[in-house]
Parts: sequence; structure tokens; C-alpha cells
Amino acid sequence: MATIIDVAKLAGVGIGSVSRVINGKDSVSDKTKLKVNKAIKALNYKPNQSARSLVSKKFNTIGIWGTELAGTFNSQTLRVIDHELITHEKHCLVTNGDISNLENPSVAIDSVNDLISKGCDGIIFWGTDITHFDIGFIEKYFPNIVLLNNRIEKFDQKCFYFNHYKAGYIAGQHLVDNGHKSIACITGDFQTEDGRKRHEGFLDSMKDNNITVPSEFIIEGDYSFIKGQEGVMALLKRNLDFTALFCGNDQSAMSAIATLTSNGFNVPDDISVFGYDDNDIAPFTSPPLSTIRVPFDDMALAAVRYLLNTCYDLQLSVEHNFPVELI
Amino acid sequence: MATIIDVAKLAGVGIGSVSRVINGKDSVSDKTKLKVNKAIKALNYKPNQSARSLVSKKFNTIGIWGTELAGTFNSQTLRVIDHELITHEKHCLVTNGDISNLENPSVAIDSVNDLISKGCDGIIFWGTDITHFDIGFIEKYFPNIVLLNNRIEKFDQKCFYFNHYKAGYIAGQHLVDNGHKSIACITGDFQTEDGRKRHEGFLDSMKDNNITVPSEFIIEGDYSFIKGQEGVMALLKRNLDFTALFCGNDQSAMSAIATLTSNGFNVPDDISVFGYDDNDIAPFTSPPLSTIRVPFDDMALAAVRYLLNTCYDLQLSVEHNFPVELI
DNA sequence: AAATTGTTTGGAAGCGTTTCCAATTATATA
DNA sequence: TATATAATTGGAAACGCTTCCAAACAATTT
Repeated sequence: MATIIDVAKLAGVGIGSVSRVINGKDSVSDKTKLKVNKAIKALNYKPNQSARSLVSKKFNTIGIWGTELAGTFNSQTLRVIDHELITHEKHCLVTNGDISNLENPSVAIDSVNDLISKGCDGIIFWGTDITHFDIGFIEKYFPNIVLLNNRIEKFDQKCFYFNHYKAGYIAGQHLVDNGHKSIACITGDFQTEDGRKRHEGFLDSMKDNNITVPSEFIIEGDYSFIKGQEGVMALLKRNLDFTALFCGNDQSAMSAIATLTSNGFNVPDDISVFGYDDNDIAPFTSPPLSTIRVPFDDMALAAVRYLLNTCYDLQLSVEHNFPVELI
Repeated sequence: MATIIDVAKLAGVGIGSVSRVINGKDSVSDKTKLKVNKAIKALNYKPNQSARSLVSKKFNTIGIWGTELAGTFNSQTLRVIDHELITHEKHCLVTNGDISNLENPSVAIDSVNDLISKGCDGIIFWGTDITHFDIGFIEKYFPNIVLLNNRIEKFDQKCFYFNHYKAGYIAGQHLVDNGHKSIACITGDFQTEDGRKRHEGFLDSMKDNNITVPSEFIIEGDYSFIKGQEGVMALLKRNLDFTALFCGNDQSAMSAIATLTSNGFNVPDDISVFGYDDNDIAPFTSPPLSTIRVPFDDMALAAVRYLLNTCYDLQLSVEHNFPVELI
């Protein structure tokens, strides 16, 4: 591999000039610029990133920490992030932050430290699996962070989240507006904040419409296909009368529809099913799913741009408001 | 940030000893080992990876290049890869290899070079979007590569692929065994090799059973939800008589089922639908989808292990055979 | 006790950059 | 033309590590 010295020699200039040409800052005469670029081409020279990082303390890399990487739609979001990074000639270091052994509280911090020491200029924390305490701890010595689909009041500027409470409320209101009075739920995962929030919003919309939702109408879910199926089976077993089913996400909604259909119900004539997320599955269930669009991609884009701005002194426009939309 | 010099000073030893303790090779007396570890803890010392890489020319990072990152199940596979890397204290650098402007053939190579110069010890090429020519070119100066779900005879050892031909054949045979004589197709993407292969296998199974599949029974698909829908609409419009539908993947199968149902057909009584991939959706369509299990996770694990072995002199066991299985 | 062998140690050199400063060259002004 | 100012340049120093080598020390043999 050719080094900067080889380039300097071939071009007949000093290494400083080569460096200046590569980095495009400080003034260089057109003549040297030409000579250097020619030499770079001739030697197929690529700057050694380790050496660069060692002295500049910049890595041109953004880390993504998350336990939600595996999911139906998250890979699309990852793609959005990566694409934006590539646009600005940055890279994307991913780690799943596998916190399977939660009894050991330092595991999350350890994996983040790993990410940092490997060389990130900033980190996107994706999802709510990291504790507020850990975030607070990390932010102290590594402030270039951003939270995606998570909110911590203290770091509001660094958070890119969706108003799940409002969305849940709107979904409930929509069902009521369509004449439903008896509504069952297969909720999101109450372990996650957004799962709790959307359910809260939904319940409040019911309350405001003077509709009570008995607890046996509510099945706590976990966003999985299987829970949609199990949830419906449980509801049917209880022999309840409901005309609508509000699901915590589109995946459970999809399998709920399938299970209802298999059991002789007509969706939506007998029972309406309402989803959440606006997955790419949503338009292709039968019937097409009514759902709440959660603009994950927009949120991710804003988050990564915010981070690019803070890490590399850019001035990209950053959206902080993500409206609720019914599909 | 504390450096190795700080640690050496605090421990009262030379920097060489600290380095030896950190890397666990060469002999160090227990006494110094103890002193050094104590100092490391006290200073919360983390070795600077850039400096390490600069001298050792190892990055402890594996790059993943692919255009298939966005997909329903690929994120799960990514998780598998990342998990294996973490187990061996390696990292995972991802790039989407966006080859949107294919008219410029160097784009793929450019993005790979980017990945290399950023610092990878090896690269996983995911999918068939990279040309054989490009792979050949890259392999010459960067031999630590592995191909996932792709096959190039020349590099057979480095390829981790599935026998899509055989799988297509088995799927066809299965349908015939179940009494189907008139079978329609919404194929996979013929742009991709595996899409072509599985269709080939399917057609050959038909031929061996003396069944002809007229061309109007075949719709070229692209793995998308929307194509499943459009494909079914097209088939219905043609007013064909078929009792089974073989789809190029589970996503198009799913939306095909939904579209058939919406149009008054009973699946599977009127028409059987057969998928491909064994997505996590598959068990939750109505009825549960018959499909071919493609062991992406196993393949990915084998691929990453092979790469770990070659990059870091490990001896992990590596599977090269991935059987076809009907679900 | 001396000589031999083996183990452990400290620290200089070098990895390939960027940054800084002093030196040189070019340009503008008097 | 001489002088002041600005633009450009080369290369030493530094970044934090690993590796190597010679030196120091320990254990064993004679």
C-alpha cells in the first residue's frame, strides 16, 4: 500500500502539501494540487484511516446501538441511516446491544463502551431498551448521542420520538367515530414505553367517549406474529362480543386477521382490525389494514442528521416534529 | 482518556509490559500482571483502537456489503452475524452498497474500497448484486471475502449458498404429489440468480411429471408484496384454471393469499398457495403457508465463521451444506 | 562460586497520518 | 526598485500503540 510519503516523493512535494490536498483545507497552489492528484491516481493511494483517526481523533463513523435491529421494518430504517451517512462520507458501525442477561446491569454500558473504543464519533441509541440511568451515565463522557424512538426529557433535543400517546388516542377515536362501542385490544409490549403510551392514549380516548373497556378485553402482547394469533384465540375463548380489535402493531394485527378469518369471522364485516406502525405488510392484508403511520424513516433521518451536525459541524436541516397520520 | 503511558507510570512498569498484559501473549510475571490490571481498572483505560490498528494492521472489524439489507427477514440474519462477531470481540461495519446507478460500473467497487479503507479485516458480500467480475477484481487485492447467498464456482469455498434449483424442484414435486396438475407461478426476481434457479428447478419438476406450464400461467415477480397482489390480479384476469400457485417468496405468497381471498377464492380449498423462504410471516397467514425453508441464519453463521477463521486464525467449525426442507 | 540457560523487563523505533511553525516564494504597495 | 504583506511550502513533532532487542534478573547446572 502506498503511503503519503510515496505520494509526496512521486509528486516532488512535501508530505504537508499532500495532506493539504487530500483534506482540501488550507491553501495549496493549483500547480501542486495537480501534481499531487496525479501521483495519488498513479499510486492508487488511499489514506490510512487508522493513522488519520489517531491524530485527528475523528473516525468518520457513527455507531448504532439497539436491541431492535431485528424486526420487520427496522432494516429499512437502517438503510435510511446508512444512506444518509454514505452521502456525507461516513460509515456505520452496528451493534445489537444484546442485553439478554439483564441481571448484569453493566452489559449495556459495556457494549456501548466497546462501540466507543472501536471508534465512533457519535452513537444512535435505537429504542427504549437502554435505561435512562445508563444514558445519563454515558452522556457524561460521550455526549454525541441521539435517541431514536425514545424520549428522555433531560435530553429532549437529542431525542427523536413519536407521540405514541396521541397516536393511540387518535386510533381509539377513529374506531369510535366508525361506530364501534365494544373494542378489544392486543396491546404492544408493556415492557416498552411506546407500548404503554399508545395503550394509555387509546384508553383515554375510550374514557372521553364514555366507553369502558373491561380488562378481559385486553390482551397484553409483545408485537409478535404469534401473540396476535394467541391473543385472538384467548379473546374468542372468552366468548366476548367485540366489533373491533386494536392491535399494538401491524404484525400482530396481521396474524390476528388471519386467525379471525380461520375461525369463521369476516374481517372487517364482523370485526374491524386496526394496526399500528404502517409496516409494508399493512396494505396487503386482506382486507388492507387500517393503521397508524409511524414515520420511523423520517425520525431516523432527523436523528442521524442531528448527529452529523454535532459531530462534524454540519448544518443539515433537522425535523423534530413527527405528526400522527391515519392510514 | 488515559493512555498506555499513564497505565505504565501508575503501575510502575514499562509500556512494553502493559502491552503484553493487554494482549495476553509473551510471558509476563504474575506480579506485573497484577499491578498492570489494577492500574487499568483504576484509570478506566481502554486501548486506542486506531493506534492498535495502525501498527498491527488488524481492525477487528468485518464489513458487510449488501443491497439486500432491507427486507423482512434480513435484519434477523444481520443480528446473527453481529452476535457471532461480538462473541469473538469483533465489530461489524455495514454498508448498503447502493448500486442505484448501475450504468456506472465502478460504484460497487468504490463502495467496497471505502469499506476496506475504513478498516475491515474481511468482507461479507451478501446477495447476488455484485457482479462476478467485480468480485474477481476485488478478491485479487483483498482476498478475505465470503459470499452469502451467492455462488461463484471459482471461489466455491468462500461461498455459502443454498441449492435453489433443488428447492424449486422439490416444491414443484410436492405440489404434484398433492394432486395438482395445473399450477401457476409468481416467480422470484429473474434479475437475481436464485430467482432464476428456483424457477428452473420448478419447471424441471413439472417436465419430469409430464406437466406443461403455459407461459400465461407464469408471472415474473420481484419478491415484493405488491407483485403478489398484481400477479394474482393478472392471473385472474386471464381467466385461467389453476389449483395451485407457486410464489417466489413468502411475501408475495402472503399478499397473493390476501388478494385471492378478497376475490372470493378459498385458500387452500380452491387454490393452494406455496411460498419460499420460511419467513416469520409464513406460519401466520391464513391458512399457514406451505413453504421452503431457506436457512439464511445457518448460512450467515457459517459465512461469518469462515471469515473469522481466515482473518484471525481461528478454528471454528464451518458448515457448507444446507439441506432443503419443506415446511 | 562461576557459568549457563531461560525468563522477564524497559523503552526505542516505527506504523501513516495531521498540524504546526518557520522558511520560502509570490504579490501588492510605496 | 525596495519594502511590506500575503500565500504557499516542507518537514519535525505528535498521536498511542506493538514489536523488537538488549539488558536485567532468576533458575539451573557444573
